Amino acid sequence: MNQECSCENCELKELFFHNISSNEMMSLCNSRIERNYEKGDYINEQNKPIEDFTYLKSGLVKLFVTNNTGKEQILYFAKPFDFVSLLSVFSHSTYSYSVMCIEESTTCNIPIKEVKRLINENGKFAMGILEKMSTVSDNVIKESLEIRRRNLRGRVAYVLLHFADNIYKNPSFELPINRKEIAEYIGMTTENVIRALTEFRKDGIIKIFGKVIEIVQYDTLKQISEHG
Amino acid sequence: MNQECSCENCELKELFFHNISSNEMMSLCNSRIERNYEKGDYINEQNKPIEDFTYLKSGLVKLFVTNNTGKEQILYFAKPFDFVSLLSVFSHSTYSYSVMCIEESTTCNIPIKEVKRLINENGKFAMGILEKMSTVSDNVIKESLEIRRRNLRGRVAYVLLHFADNIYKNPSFELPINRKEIAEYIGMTTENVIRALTEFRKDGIIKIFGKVIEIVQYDTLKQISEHG
DNA sequence: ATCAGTTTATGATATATATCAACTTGCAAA
DNA sequence: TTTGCAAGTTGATATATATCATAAACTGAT
Repeated sequence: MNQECSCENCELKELFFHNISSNEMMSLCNSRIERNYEKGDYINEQNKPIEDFTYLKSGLVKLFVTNNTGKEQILYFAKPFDFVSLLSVFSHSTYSYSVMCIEESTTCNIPIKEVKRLINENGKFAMGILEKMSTVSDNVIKESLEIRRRNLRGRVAYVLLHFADNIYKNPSFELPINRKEIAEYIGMTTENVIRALTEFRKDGIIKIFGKVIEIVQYDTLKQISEHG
Repeated sequence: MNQECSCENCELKELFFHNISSNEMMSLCNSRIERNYEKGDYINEQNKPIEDFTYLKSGLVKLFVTNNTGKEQILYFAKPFDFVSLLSVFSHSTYSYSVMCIEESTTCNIPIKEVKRLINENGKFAMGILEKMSTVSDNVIKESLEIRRRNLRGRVAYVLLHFADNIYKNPSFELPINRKEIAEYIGMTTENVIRALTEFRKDGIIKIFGKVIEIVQYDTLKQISEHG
């Protein structure tokens, strides 16, 4: 009965499930489901019941809320190794935020009950989850403060650098979102986001080919991000 | 050897330490320290090492960051039963945020090592901490989104209602912070916060006696908070 | 290839907010 | 009491951002 769990080779295993026994691993493995999503698909939807503990294996997603005026506010972009359905999972029975793919993505889903059971039984596992959750929420909060203290130009610069440095690790990249979504993320209007981008382009700081952005003068953009 | 732990009668015990044995309780009790703070005292300081797990027994505190331009941004007001040194405790070795008393306060401090040890040993305890942490970070994030989508008047109205409804549970209350701090919380200038308050006063929506605020037309203020 | 709808872009103008300056009030220390 | 400093207030003005209108560019479906 020396069964192999397909999770054994999962690169995320180390990250999430260190400190669990092979029995526990087996149990999780049996109840997990992998799901594929296209750009634009909802992974989680605000106010819907939380059923799974979801993590991102590949792709890119946005977390956002739809407020009662119908407008969307983006609070975070998550890439693999970030938790996805982590915020509010342990305090609410429904999702506080929607999660939508902005690139083709794959998730691994485990019934939240299973995860909770394991936490209750295994403190070391719980500690790993605590650390991850602390990291994610800290990042979300810190990012919102960083954005809040900047003006339009600084915010747009910040977003571009965020994608270049943290998401794609490359000064040129294809934006996975449109101008409106940038606006929803930084709390400005679409028109003004476009104007800032155009300004940067005219100043030779960036090049724009539709959704493809190339950061030409990295240091100048950094400067703008830091000091407006 | 039927020792009594003074924590036995602590009203916070139920909240934080359900599901731990009396032995574990005893151990925590022996390592805990209670501290008193005056208004203006730092409980935790940004970038200083995290040594204790701190919770607020009484009083009121503000969480804030000092950014590299020297300006302060307030991210949350915490009252008893909220965790205080919860954010970033499990992901960083130093505080990401400062915590300062805005009213005379008492904290109970437990060495963070002790808490971590207990989490590792006791999954049920860990689950309680996870739930609390999820609640707090969810609140911080949700609040920042709520503030972000409002204009000046809406933000000021929101803050007043926040103190009346959530903190003091009374339509008239003494503001524990000055106008500048309101501004740091809602991301506007002090002058404009004052102007909004004056406007509300002139419209008969609130009364102002220095730091004492009395909400006269609650529904109107609510309206302003919702729709600018 | 054409059409319709969305996204991107630009300009003119209105509105909201910040900045600067001056002044008042409150408060605590000498 | 006086003094000095921080907090609160108000007005004038500058600046930043939103709104509205229009149009070009792009995209997907027929």
